[in-house]
Amino acid sequence: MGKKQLIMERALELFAEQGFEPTSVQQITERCGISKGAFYLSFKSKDELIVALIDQFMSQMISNTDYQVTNMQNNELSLYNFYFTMFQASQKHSNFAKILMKEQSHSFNSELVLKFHDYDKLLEKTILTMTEKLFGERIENTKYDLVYCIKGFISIYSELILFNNVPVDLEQLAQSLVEKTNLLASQVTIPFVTKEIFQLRRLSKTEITNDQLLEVLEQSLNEAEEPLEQESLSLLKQHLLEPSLSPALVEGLLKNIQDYPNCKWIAFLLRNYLKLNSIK
Amino acid sequence: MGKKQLIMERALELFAEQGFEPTSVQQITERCGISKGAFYLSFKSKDELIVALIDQFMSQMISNTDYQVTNMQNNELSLYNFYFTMFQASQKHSNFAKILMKEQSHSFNSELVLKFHDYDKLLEKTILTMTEKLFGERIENTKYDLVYCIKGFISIYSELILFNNVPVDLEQLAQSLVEKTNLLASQVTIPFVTKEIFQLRRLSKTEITNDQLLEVLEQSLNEAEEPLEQESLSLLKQHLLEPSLSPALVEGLLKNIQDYPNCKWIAFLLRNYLKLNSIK
DNA sequence: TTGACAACTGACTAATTAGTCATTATTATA
DNA sequence: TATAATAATGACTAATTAGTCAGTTGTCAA
Repeated sequence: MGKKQLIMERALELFAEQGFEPTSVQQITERCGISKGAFYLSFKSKDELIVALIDQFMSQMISNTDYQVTNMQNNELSLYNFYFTMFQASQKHSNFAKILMKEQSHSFNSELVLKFHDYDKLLEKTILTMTEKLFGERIENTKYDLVYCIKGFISIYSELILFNNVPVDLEQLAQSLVEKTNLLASQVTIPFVTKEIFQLRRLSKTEITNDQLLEVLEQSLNEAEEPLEQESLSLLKQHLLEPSLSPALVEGLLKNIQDYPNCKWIAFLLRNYLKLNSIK
Repeated sequence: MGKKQLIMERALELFAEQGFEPTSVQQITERCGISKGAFYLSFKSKDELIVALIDQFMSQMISNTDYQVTNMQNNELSLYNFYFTMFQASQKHSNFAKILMKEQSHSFNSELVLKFHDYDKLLEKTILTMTEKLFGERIENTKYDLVYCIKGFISIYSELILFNNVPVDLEQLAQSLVEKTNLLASQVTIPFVTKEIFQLRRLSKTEITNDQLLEVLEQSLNEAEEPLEQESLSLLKQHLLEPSLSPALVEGLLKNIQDYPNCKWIAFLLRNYLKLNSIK
């Protein structure tokens, strides 16, 4: 295991126990059994480590969820699967999930807050898309409330699971939330969250630029090992520099890369970016 | 205004902006326009200030809510009033509410965590009492889930109100949540949060004692029917009173009982307890 | 065996923190 | 006004922090 990976894993444990601020670089290096200097060979600063951790987990989580929702068949299992994988992920990555719950609205580091907020918005958008797919126009007036209720369910039950050593039957949990969600979707009549409120939240939208996209793509390209992966990324890069491929070809290339762990994020970003720009 | 009050007000602002840890006593005294020494005339330590703030607001909030619930007439307005006053309070004391959301699961100060947890338990109990009053035995199986859903609603809509400068119609919000709550109360059939999970929550943070464990064991023993079940429980009881069995024997006994429905709980508790104590 | 290079170390700096205390200012009382 | 009591100050300590860097160790090719 590389030093960088070792540091990230041990730091994650400490952050989950204590939070970012109260965890010192000293503590991290002690738990790793390395010196302080060695830490700064892997990361420029403590903040860079934190950002790296957040990016690693959030991008994975968001892109997984989004892919799941995008390819969702509208059937009885869809919602169940959504909840199940959601809680399964937060159980699997419980250390990170704990940090999320603890630090998500902290403002001692404004770059961090923006990051959390951006990821939260992405998740919110994914949930909105899901509710639209599942329940369609029937819930036009109440869909934003439904999104918030789903977020509330996830938040409060995650807390229950993460912070209390309770033996958990995730299938039962998912089932019970599906029932609740369906009830609310089909019978709620009084809305509170309007489209305006919902959109106001996302005003500070930091739209991703072509250059930023290229940067992420370049990084994935460097990490790529398989020929198919490399070739697809390379073609997508050319398309990004000068659009030339038809939508179907692009979609095919995205499908090629999206199952490689280190390509999930760029696949998600590209899909969003290209969809957005084709609408313009 | 007394010094103590001044300090508490200004500190509250800073804590809401930055959190407890990153706010220094220096900053607080500067914003108050007093010296550092003066601070320590009013409070023995920074922690004492934090505890004072928490106690002041939480006790007020909890006792208000509890009074409201205790004197609740079971009518259509009860639930509405509950939600309305809840959000009204969090809007009025928005600084403190923000701190609550930010710090509630922080563990850098264990006294604080216990405090938050204690107050949270009190609120949970109040909400449980309310649901029992409002919906009675109809929701016996699902009432703990209802409590969690209500907590989820409060949490996620509070966040929306507090952290996004959104103009809010509290009456509309309360109405919409009343509708949702009534729907869930009357039609949900699949429970997730069992009585056991609900009660475990109250044990986990503060370590379970030998006596509490014996109590639960005794209860399972009374309900036991099979000889194997009875004998195993009985042996485990003796081991609990005076440790004498080797780990392998204990594990075997636990395996004996863990599949009887009414022993699952005590098996889980015992395993946790014994593992914890053997590590020491 | 030697030399070159990268990986690593931990004592160090400079900044910040909570909390202290000798000193000074203010106020109340006689 | 004089004295005592109280309130307030801010320079100070001791501890902790993130981050640095001169020096040590390990590795591998010639």
